[in-house]
Amino acid sequence: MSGPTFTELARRRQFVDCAIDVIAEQGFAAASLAKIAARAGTSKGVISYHFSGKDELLEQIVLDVFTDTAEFIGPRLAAATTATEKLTVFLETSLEYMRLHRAQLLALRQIFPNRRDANGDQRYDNEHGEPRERAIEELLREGQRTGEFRDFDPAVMTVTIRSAIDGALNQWAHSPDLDLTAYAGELVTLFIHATRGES
Amino acid sequence: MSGPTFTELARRRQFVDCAIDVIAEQGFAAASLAKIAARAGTSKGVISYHFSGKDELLEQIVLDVFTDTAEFIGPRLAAATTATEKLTVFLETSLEYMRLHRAQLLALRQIFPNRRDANGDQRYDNEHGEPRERAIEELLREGQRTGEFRDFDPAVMTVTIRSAIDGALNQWAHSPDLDLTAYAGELVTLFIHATRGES
Amino acid sequence: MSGPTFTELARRRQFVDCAIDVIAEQGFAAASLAKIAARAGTSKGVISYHFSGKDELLEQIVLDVFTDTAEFIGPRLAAATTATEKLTVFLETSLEYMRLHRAQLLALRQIFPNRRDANGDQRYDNEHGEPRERAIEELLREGQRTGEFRDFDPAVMTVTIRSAIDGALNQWAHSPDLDLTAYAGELVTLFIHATRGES
Amino acid sequence: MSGPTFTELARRRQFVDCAIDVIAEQGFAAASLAKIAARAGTSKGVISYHFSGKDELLEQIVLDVFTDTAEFIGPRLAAATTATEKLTVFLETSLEYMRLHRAQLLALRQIFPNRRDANGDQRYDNEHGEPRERAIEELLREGQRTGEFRDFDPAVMTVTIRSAIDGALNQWAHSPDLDLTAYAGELVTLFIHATRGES
DNA sequence: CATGAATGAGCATTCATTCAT
DNA sequence: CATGAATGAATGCTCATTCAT
Repeated sequence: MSGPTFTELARRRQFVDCAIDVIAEQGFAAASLAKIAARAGTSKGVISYHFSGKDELLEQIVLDVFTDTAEFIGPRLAAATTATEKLTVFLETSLEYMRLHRAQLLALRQIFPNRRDANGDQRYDNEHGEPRERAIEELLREGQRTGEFRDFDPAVMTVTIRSAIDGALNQWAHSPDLDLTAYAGELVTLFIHATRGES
Repeated sequence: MSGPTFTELARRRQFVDCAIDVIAEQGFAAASLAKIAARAGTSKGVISYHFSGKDELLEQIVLDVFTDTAEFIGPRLAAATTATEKLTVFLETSLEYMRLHRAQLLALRQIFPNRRDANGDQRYDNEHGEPRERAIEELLREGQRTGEFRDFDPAVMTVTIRSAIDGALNQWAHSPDLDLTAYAGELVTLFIHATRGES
Repeated sequence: MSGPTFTELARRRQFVDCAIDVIAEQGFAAASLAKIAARAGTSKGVISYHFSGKDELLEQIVLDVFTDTAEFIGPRLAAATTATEKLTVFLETSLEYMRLHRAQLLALRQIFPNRRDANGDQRYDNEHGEPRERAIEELLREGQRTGEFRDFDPAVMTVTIRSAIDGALNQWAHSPDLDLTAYAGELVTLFIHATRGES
Repeated sequence: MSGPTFTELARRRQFVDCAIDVIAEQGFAAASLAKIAARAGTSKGVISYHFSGKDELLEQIVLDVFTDTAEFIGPRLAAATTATEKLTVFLETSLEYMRLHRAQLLALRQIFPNRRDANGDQRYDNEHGEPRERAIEELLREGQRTGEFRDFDPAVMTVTIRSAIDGALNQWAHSPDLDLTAYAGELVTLFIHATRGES
């Protein structure tokens, strides 16, 4: 009908995956269109055909990974009832997703600090519209309403939880043998203590 | 006689400062030697005269900021007695330093994920030898010995504290009006809860 | 299907020819990619598109000239029967080829002493695998077997014959009016005397 | 008094020697003033003080080596009586000098094809004013006058003898174990045959 | 739809030379 | 006499983008 065909979408997805691999392995600066095309087994021109430019390709990477993350975490989070449970599930699921999608997250970690808009200003839009961020803040506020959590600033706690997960990624990035399940357990205990009411 | 002259050191420092400004403002990728030289009011060749190459300039940035950070935080940390006090001082001092050296920290945040060695592997060496990291882990272990802190994995807690500070920097980077003093207060409470024994 | 297309090869040949002209006229050091591209009527980037780098372009020059030389000299040499005849034909044909391909040989004369490998050591590999060298030594050994030639060291004689031709090129390089046919005649007499048995 | 002082001359000689070493070892293109100065243990500026520029330094190298060569070969040649003897002595002495001054000759071999005047034309002036060249041609003509030598073109023979010596240098350059004395013996026999009358 | 070819701006680096001290 | 500092032009190269086929 209208819009991109199924084939077209599959082709785009293929380039997104190749780009993710190259960025994860060789870094943002080294990820030229030539290398990405080579990994995909085609020539540079093809990428320009499917994407308006390198910017759109990068944008698509972010979008795809965000979508994928939300689809992975969303249902698991919905199954939890209390805020404490949700916090637990969120941390465990985040690190579980990380374990299953190493390249994707390594790539995002390279892309975020390097994306700039036309004016040269850093682009934070996507970072803060990302699914995780919103889900965390919501569950924190809910826990505060039910009295499970103490009276902290939800924005700070949200950023800190998100940063804690990024910290795990950083560690895992250069210590691939890191036990992410155990790491998740430590984070759960840490943030349950950090959020619990004074009693 | 011995080593570089005072003038030479001052000149290097000047280029380091210009490079920090350009990287903080325009990002790692856009920080060409030409732009850095332009900011310093000279030509590219002069940088090559004072540094063996761009790599050495970047290295010097990291070194200078680390040294500066250590000199700022070290004495304040030494003045604290209990582990809890030290943790408090560490977090407050870190964000205070951040407030006073915005460009430096924004620059480091750009440099770290983008530095690669000759093999294309990311360079983490400095990041983990950095003063903050070591100081945190030490005070955590001390708190566990004295019974002030509960029995968590010091490595995970260290990474999380460091990441929490990085998270503050990220927020502040695109919300320059953020109240870092209040933010520090929130982090202190957060991590005191996170580290405190169960009793 | 397999390998470079005909068009690609023709384009490479075109740049090789331009490079030969620039090197022959302006010397090795002055033969920058910019000048070579300008002579070809394009920009530097195009050369980088067709060759992996300046090194490969220089390599191709050597290869092309060697191939051309072999195709010129080979059949003429094969038509000769006795070793003396072959020596005669070799010298005459070499200077005849020189006369017809001035730029090529002037370029090679610039390239050889200036080519270095990555370690900074001079590259002799090609020079001694070159067609002329092998052909000479073979015919000299044949003449010694048949008794036409006396008992000299074939390696020294080979180098000397090759150097004699290089000497002719040197003379001709700055005296373009030099009569190369007469010169060839002198060289033939010279080396027939030099190689002839004592009797 | 007038002209350069003794100290001045010694200083120039020192830089000439360093330049010879660097050029011989690393090649013409890699022999920057910085490297030459580093080898001399001083800074680039000093060379500019003693020489009007890199050109004058290169000129001085050529001049010094030519002078040295002439002083070495001249007396030995004068001691020979017949033309044949002189030819023998010339070849033997040339290779003997080569053996004793490897760096000097390797340097000259790099300098000659790379020297250009302001117009970009190659400089042959020195090459053909060099002592060896003149000495050879003179002895060849003498041999023809006395009937020792046959009736060849002295110019061609001169160039060929000179080129034969250059060929020996080329061989020796990449085969440092080459027996130059034996090589000289071969050349002597070769050119005695080449020059001898028909009888 | 796809691509080989070309483009030109930008990059880090090297270098001979100049100059104030 | 000597030199550390600075200069700016030039070099090889990479890259995102464009375009004709």
